[in-house]
Amino acid sequence: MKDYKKNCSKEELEFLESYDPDRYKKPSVTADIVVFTMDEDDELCILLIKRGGFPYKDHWAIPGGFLETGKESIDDTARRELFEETGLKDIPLTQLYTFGDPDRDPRMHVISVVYTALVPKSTLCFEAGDDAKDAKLFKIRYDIDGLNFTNGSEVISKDDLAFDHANIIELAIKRLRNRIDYEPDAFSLLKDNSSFTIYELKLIYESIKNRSLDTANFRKSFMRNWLTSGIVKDKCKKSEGAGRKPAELYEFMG
Amino acid sequence: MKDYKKNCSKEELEFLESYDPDRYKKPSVTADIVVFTMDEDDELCILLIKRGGFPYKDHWAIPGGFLETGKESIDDTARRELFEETGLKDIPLTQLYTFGDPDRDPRMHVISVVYTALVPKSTLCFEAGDDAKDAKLFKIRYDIDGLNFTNGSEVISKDDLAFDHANIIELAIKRLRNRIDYEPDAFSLLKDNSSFTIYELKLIYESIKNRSLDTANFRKSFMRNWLTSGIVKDKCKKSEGAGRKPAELYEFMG
DNA sequence: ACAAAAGTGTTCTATGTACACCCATGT
DNA sequence: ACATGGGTGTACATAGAACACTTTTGT
Repeated sequence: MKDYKKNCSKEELEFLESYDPDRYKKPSVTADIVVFTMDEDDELCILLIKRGGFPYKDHWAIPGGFLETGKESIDDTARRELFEETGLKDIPLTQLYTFGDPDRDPRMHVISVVYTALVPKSTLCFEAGDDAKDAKLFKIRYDIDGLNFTNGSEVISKDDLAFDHANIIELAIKRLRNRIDYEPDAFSLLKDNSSFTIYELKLIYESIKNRSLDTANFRKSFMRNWLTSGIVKDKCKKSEGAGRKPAELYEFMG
Repeated sequence: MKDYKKNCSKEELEFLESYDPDRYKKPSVTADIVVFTMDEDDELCILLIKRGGFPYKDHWAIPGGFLETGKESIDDTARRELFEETGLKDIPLTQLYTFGDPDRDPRMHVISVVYTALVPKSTLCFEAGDDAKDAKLFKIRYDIDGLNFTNGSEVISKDDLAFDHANIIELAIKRLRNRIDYEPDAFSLLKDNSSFTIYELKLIYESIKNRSLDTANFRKSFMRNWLTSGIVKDKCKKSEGAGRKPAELYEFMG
């Protein structure tokens, strides 16, 4: 793809040279990221950033930022912004969906390519960015009005989020809930995926699915899906000093 | 979202008024569409358009075109372009993926939001657009070199396609193959989904999965998945004059 | 009679779900 | 002793794949 111009006719090179990239009015493009984590209470959390400037000043939003046109792919934009706003590096990102209504940003037409990241809480260290006042984790909760987010001190209704980020997050949760059944997503949320017990993994599944699961059945499907395929290995070691029967430890090989 | 400015402070209105939308260099954005059909031979086909201008002049590409910034959503771009290039209207489109490498188009950085459409062949009527010389259906085939496309007269290797369209199409086929198991996609490919036999439906599944299926098992899962849920209804009529035993006719209600 | 599709039945295995039960540990 | 998680086994319903077999049409 990079050396397309090497095999070009003179005529085509001339065309490319004289092509006006601004013949069409262009939209802005951003990459936004829905970052999921598990907190100390084993609840599914999302990372939100308080906007420091207009529009939606002081509203909470998911991290993201503008594409550096011509310099990086949107995948790279997502990686860069995630690092700039949260310090996270080398995190696998999954593309979720692209949102492109003309009025989703009051400034101008913005196309947002949205990604999902799954990270252990320990890797998070927040840094205030240039238009980010504050970054915090919020527990994902449901009540009569549907989705909302809580922090211990504050509760944020989905309607209080900036832009169309409530829709984005709802879609991300749905996708995560579906993916968890056939993709090894849950392992990325473990505190330490090189040494974990089945119970710890079950807590993640329960939090994402928002319902309790049967221990025996969970074990069986764990064995079938991950252990036999080699994605997870038995460490042949037992957990210690947890005030209960020592549990077998496993390691994620993905 | 539309009346965001009504609830704004004076300060914010001023900000929005004086905001320079061009503070960042912007990429171009297109919506491209992978159109699938079944042909007379019950083979899965894709719609390709021969490019009339540079770049990739005379190469085959999937239909698509630039977003009209500020005037339409990307979903609308996809619908509009599909209509302009193929005459198809009111076709449900499914967003597939967004491609955004900076060098996928030699002219400039282009972000392409790609959609998939499933249409019966009868609805297709080609019209030459402004940069579309020719539109044709190609059978999707596989050989030692992988994916290729054939037309009866010409055979096109995936490497002959314009831009990164080979990757796009490969992804679209994979997704279609997965979706067919749990989404009612196949019904959109029937010649007449208000009156079809189980056999006709089976041919579509076989073509997409690229392998033959067991009749008895296919019937059973058809009953379970679609008939009992009411997505498909038994017309209580039999097909006639087909040179074989008359078959029960069904109607898709989706 | 024959080809081709229409349609029924059985068997085996894998999976999902429900549930009863025992084991080991620290407090 | 007991709460908490660790771990095993049984039972039932359903889904998927393999396969054998009958029926109805036009040619």
